[in-house]
Amino acid sequence: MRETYDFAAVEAAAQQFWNETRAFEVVEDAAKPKFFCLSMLPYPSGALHMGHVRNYTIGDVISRYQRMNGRNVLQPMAWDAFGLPAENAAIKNNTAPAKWTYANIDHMRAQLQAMGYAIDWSREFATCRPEYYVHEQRMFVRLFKKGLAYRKQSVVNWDPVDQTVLANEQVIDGRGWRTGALVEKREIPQWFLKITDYAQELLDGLDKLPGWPDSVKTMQRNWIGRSEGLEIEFLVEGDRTPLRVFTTRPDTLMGVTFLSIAAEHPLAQEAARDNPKIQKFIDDCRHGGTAEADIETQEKKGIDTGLSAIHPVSGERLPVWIANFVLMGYGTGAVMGVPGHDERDWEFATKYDLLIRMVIVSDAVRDAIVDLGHEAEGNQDSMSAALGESKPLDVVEAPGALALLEDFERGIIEDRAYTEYGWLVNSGEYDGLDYRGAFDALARKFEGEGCGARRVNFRLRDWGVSRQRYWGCPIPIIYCSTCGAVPVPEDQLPVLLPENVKFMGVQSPIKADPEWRKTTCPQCGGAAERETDTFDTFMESSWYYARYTSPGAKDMIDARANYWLPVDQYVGGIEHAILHLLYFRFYHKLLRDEGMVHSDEPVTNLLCQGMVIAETFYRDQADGSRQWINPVDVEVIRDDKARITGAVLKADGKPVEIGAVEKMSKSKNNGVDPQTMVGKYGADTVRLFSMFAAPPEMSLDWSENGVAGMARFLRRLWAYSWQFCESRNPNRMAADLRWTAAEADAEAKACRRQIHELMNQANYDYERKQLNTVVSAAMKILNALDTLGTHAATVASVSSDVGKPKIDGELATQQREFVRREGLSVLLRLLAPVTPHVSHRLWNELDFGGNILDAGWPQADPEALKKASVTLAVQVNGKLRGTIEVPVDARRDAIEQAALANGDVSKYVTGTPKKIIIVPGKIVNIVA
RNA sequence: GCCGGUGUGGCGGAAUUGGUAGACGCGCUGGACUCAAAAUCCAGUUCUGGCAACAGAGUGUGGGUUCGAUUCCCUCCACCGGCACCA
Repeated sequence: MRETYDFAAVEAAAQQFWNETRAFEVVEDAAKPKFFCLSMLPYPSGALHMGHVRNYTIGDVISRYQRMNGRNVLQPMAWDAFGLPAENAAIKNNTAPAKWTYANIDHMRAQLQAMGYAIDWSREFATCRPEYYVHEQRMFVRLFKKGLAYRKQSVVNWDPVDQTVLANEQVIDGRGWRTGALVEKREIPQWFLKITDYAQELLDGLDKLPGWPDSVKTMQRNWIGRSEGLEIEFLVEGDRTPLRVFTTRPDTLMGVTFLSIAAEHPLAQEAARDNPKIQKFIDDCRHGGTAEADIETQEKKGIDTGLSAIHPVSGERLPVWIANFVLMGYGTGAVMGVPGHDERDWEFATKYDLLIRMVIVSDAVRDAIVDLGHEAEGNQDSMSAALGESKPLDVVEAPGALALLEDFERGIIEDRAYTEYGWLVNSGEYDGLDYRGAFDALARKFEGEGCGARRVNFRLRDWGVSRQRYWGCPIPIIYCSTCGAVPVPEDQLPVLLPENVKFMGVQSPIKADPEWRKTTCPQCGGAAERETDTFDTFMESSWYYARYTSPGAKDMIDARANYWLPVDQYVGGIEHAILHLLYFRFYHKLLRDEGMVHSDEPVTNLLCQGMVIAETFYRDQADGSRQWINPVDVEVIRDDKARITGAVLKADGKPVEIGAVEKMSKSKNNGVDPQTMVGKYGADTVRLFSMFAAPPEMSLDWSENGVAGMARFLRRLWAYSWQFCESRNPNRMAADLRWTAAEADAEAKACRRQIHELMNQANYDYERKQLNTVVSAAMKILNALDTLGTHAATVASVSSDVGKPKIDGELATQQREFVRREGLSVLLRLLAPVTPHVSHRLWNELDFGGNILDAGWPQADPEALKKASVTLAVQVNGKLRGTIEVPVDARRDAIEQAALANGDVSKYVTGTPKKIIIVPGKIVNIVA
């Protein structure tokens, strides 16, 4: 009995079947190869958005594909439940963060389940539960005892009105987002994890991750930022503590004309003591946020301290400046200024009229100097005189060399710093050395004198894990006036975060509550106070993957972890390329060093999906503000060539302005609610569109017309399958068909080959995770099946079969039915990972037997792919002029002859061709 | 500012990795069906010139390598992601 496609019923029934059979609950099975497919866990923000749908559909497609290929697949889900938005909601709505969070989780879980993801829900957890974070606290205590966790002063954004620390996100144009007050930098003590101890290993490990995108590996490499250089000591006049600076360019040392120090540097503080101007400058440096982008883009400013440092080679007195771009927290808080050979120093020196000295020149300039001024070595004036008016040819021809030489002659650098490597000049005994030579010579000198050393420096900084917020995991430390910072003993863990709290203003309830912090010192038993800061939420998301493997484990994880780990496939947004993924890798190494896991890296294959974007529409309001209108409420107007000419609001039919295509967001009101779409089209259609509209790594442009197109395809698939069900003849199901050349029906054979070729393409694309072309292959298969037995099929059939006899009667009918049946079984299995519900139903309806989840993956039949002839494109001088049909085994001369004999080709070839290039199976290019 | 990425018809994208640019889908145009509309089906659809056959141009810009470049190299432009307390 034929049915219409009722997606809601189909999806409910399939989901019920999976639930009842516990289809996705897995246990360790040594007999089967495992596959751990992990998607980044969601923050329970309130409702599922399209970004989630995309992320989890990609993960689900990969999971289901791997399962159909015989793997024991674990696909889990959890909630990254601590975080700032819960506190904001609490302040806004007067609800406790816990209550808000749990309600969101319940709602979003139901939304995820409606998508039909093959998730093992028995392993679900929320990171805000004590049974989860107790392990995190325990781990922190262990790291503390190992010396991998420590406390130091560190800079935060301070809102002077709210008297609170702000996240970078909460600083807008240097002001607090709620108060509008100018934000200040403030130093407070905070906890850090020594990720820098693992910097080299984190860097080296990237080379062992072939399954990670190069872009992510490059970003991580640059973030870790390993550099080799020299740490050099500059004495400061007046018997003060010497300044230590690190430089990767010791070859430019003789070009140092000043030193810069951070505003918080002790020397700066000293200089300000009786100088109000310097004090004011230092105070001004406190304004603005701590974000690197802000610091790097702000105007470079400085002030002279009046102090002098001594150049370690020349003994020259160098002015010491305070500069707003030097940061106390990173490195030594002091840098050497080489304006001749550093872009930023050049700008600074030009602005403040500091000396610019040229000490490095290019190859061409050096050659000129050596040739013409050898005897005048080291003497600027006589060398310039020796060069005179005549410029050597090398210099004139080499790009930029002439300007450089002229600068050299004048002894100034006019337009910009010369930052390339080159040869030393004006450097006394180091003249004529190159970078390496100068590096080694200076390193030996300073190491000998004890005022400098070779050093490897990392840009990577230790991980600050303290947050001055309530809704996070409490840091398990007790402060005792006699014993200092003492970790909470193991048997007193977890330190519980109270969930039933009231927000008074913006203050953390556990900081506001005088009772919560009161405790006794575990060491001396005296009165003591708890740490009221909580952990960075990256702490929870750094080990959640491991917890999935060991539900209910007494410790963080147990032996089961080593069956499942490392993760075989990780799927998540590219915005996590650096921070999350670096902490994640670091934490895995911490787990390894605790003996909990045996692998070095947590993830073998990484896929970073792009954003979901959509058109924006708006109306300018009378008060100058912009009213953003959701795309769902807008109708786009096009001309008869399909170009967009405008848009109107469906409600009033009046025009709206068209904005940019942007990431779906609340602020632009261009978010499309997945639940609405699922209600209207079904989960399979939404999943299908998410996979089809763009390759996983690229941004996905949401289009409801596109979604409607996917619904159309599924309806066609449904109708075709039912039609086949009705028309098939059970007596024709024998598989021992004769497919010999003489007896094969040309159309059936061509169609079968097309299907097997498409199957090959789809399998290739599944392996490389280009899922949009998997869907397109499936559509092509349905198109091919649809035209089998119609006039169009003869046209579409591949040329090599055209001349073959067309057989009639029972055998041809049998063959066509065989191709249809086989084609459908291939098509349903190719689609099963993407549209699991409809595939499940049709698989059963067509009696293919068993459960499609375990039906095995289709492989192309080499017999079906065999061809007698191929079509070659023929070019003349690289321009396509015609095509020829040749037997697959045609010899070179036969191909040449056929190409030249072709009428479309020959009219462009006059005389004997100079050269004929033949690429087998593809192209012939005649160079005339 | 620094690091990473992207750029192809009206739109999303494809091109099995140097070999017939525009597959597949959307949109649009025309037709069939219908009293009509929707749905469905059929045909067409890169641009320019031409009734057509056909010719020329064409993958962000400018250059280079090659018999041949969307693909490799250099330059520039635009947009997106990250920048350590959003997650």
